[in-house]
Amino acid sequence: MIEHPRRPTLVDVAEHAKVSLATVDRVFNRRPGVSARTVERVERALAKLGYRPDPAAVRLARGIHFNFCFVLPTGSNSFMSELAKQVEQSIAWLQDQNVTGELIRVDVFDPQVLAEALRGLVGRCHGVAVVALDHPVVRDAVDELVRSGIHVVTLVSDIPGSKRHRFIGIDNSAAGRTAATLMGRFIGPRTGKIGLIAGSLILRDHAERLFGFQQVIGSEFLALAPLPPLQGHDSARQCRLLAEKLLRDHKDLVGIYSIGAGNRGIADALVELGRAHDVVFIGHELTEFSRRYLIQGIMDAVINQDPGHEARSASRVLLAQCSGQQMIVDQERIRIDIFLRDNLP
Amino acid sequence: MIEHPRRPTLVDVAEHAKVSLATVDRVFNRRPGVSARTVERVERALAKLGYRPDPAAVRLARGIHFNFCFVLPTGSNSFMSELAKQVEQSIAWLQDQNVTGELIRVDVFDPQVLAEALRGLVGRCHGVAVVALDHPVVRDAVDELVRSGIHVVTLVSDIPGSKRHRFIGIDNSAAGRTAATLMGRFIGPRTGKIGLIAGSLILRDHAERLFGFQQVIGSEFLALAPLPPLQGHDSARQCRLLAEKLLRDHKDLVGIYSIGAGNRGIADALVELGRAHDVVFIGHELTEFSRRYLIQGIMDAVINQDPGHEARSASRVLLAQCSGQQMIVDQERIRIDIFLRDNLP
DNA sequence: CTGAAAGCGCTTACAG
DNA sequence: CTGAAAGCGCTTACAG
Repeated sequence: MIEHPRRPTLVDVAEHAKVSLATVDRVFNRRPGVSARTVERVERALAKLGYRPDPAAVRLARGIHFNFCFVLPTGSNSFMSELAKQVEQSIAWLQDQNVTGELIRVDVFDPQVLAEALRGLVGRCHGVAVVALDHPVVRDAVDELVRSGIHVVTLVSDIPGSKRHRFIGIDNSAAGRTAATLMGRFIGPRTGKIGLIAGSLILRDHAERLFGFQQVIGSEFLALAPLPPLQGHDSARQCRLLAEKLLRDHKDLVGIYSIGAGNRGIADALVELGRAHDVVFIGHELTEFSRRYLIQGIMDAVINQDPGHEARSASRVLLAQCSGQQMIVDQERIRIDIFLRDNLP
Repeated sequence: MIEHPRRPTLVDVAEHAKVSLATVDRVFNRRPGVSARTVERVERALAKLGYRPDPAAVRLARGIHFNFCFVLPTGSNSFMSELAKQVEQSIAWLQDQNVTGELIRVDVFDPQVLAEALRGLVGRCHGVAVVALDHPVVRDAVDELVRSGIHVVTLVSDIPGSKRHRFIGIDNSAAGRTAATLMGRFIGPRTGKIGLIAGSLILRDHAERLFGFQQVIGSEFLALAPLPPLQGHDSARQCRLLAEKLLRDHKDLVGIYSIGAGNRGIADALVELGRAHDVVFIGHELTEFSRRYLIQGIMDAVINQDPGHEARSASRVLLAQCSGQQMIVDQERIRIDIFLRDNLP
């Protein structure tokens, strides 16, 4: 095997600059107490040799250890369960980087409870990833965490006005627009009504999807008339009742956009009333159910955010933040996935 | 900050088992020369304390260093340029993991040249990622690399019959099926012909996309008639001429599927002949051009594989292979992305 | 302002 | 078969 040139170490730089290891370390890490002359000499050597520190050695020597908390909603729609599972896997990976991780589940629909839980984290960890609720009380709690020196990222659902360092999730109005374009083009030249079933319009992500959807339908598919949005509270049972009513009340219903969870109820209603194949049904999040509906042709498209990617991204971003490294921006951008029957993973 | 329990080190295990560090190391790493009694005692301690090695310390102590080669085609369609750029970035990341990386560009369309280049790598590196050409001569070269102990992954374009350890890329027949479903549904109830322009059907990925596309059109969109596939050699100029001829010869052309590169030529032809908005145009790879065509409504959908993801994945997979670690399977699955105007990154 | 030395968690010759 | 010691590349008190 051909020998490749060894990368320069601090020792190499020290020899080159004719100073001690400690001094090179001081200069490289911008610690005080070095004469201007020495600083200059060392910096020249650093540049000349193209020194780059070995991150593993740095971590080891510094004895760095962090603790991260992942705050997820209680309750168990398929998406959140999958996210929790992926967070657990990320925590295992983090252990190898010498960071402990903890998964906490909180009733995220109750702002007070969520805020209280967040406040309880002060002094208990270095980084927090939270599936947030955009409410003043929660925003305050997030800001308090940040002020106390904790690195905070919002996960899946953002609080744009807060001091959180980063949002890890998708642009939900773009996701809504994407759903609308697919809906409009799949329906084609037909005319008719579109049913809209959200979980709760108090949730920022649902509201944004709705907004994006209506924007595109309203400007580009004028033959389609969206009905007023219904709220099924991410419950399959409630969604089923709503979908049944939609189908019965509107004989000219040509599409259903499911903005939140509860796709199962909608699929059941479509099948039961024999409308599975003439109503275009688009929803969010790839789960074992939506996957099956795509294959069966009950759903026509699924807009997805990858929970594995989101969990890993949260971990990487917090780690980069806490250890002052920079992240690979491209890698941390969460895609708005479109899945058809044909490109399922 | 609350103290979190320190993870156990080898020293902890040694104390617990009342043996030396070296012995614990021998047992943990299954090195020979330890009595059965001692092995058992140490293993109990290992298990009791739940010992997991610190990968950074291991790497440092072992003085591990690898060299990887990335073999990409010469020539410069936008996708390959972007892939090259992303590979360069991966190489920078690899440096921090103490691996040197080298980007080599070879005329990948010439099997002999590519095979020769690959053979030249024996003894010069520990891992190879290659944009492959499915040809017996190349397969042989890949197999020879593998036999010589080098870890090989194919990138973007696979050689299924070879001994390569892994393929990092998309399922191209699924990508073709995805294009077909979008084409069929976007065209809707209209009837007509579909133009097919590939780069070269000698390329496995192009052939597979074509196959998948025809499969779906032939079974589900019987009102659409795909024309015989044309070969534009990934050249914008040639593709433009082919597209112009298609549009002139077939007044009932309702769609164009661009299987390879050269979208620019097709877009120009569509615009020039005033057919940009009634012909459904679907192609591959998100570039500065295809992105613009989506926004302008000239292209209707772009099927994409993320070159950044592919470059990083190749690096991670090779590193895991070479250092005997296991990879995160989910993370290394390359998605078949669908981009519309609305979900562009 | 500068340097010698110990230490982070693991591995590797070398002795015994 | 087992252990003491040096070393990987860096950081951190501690002396001077």
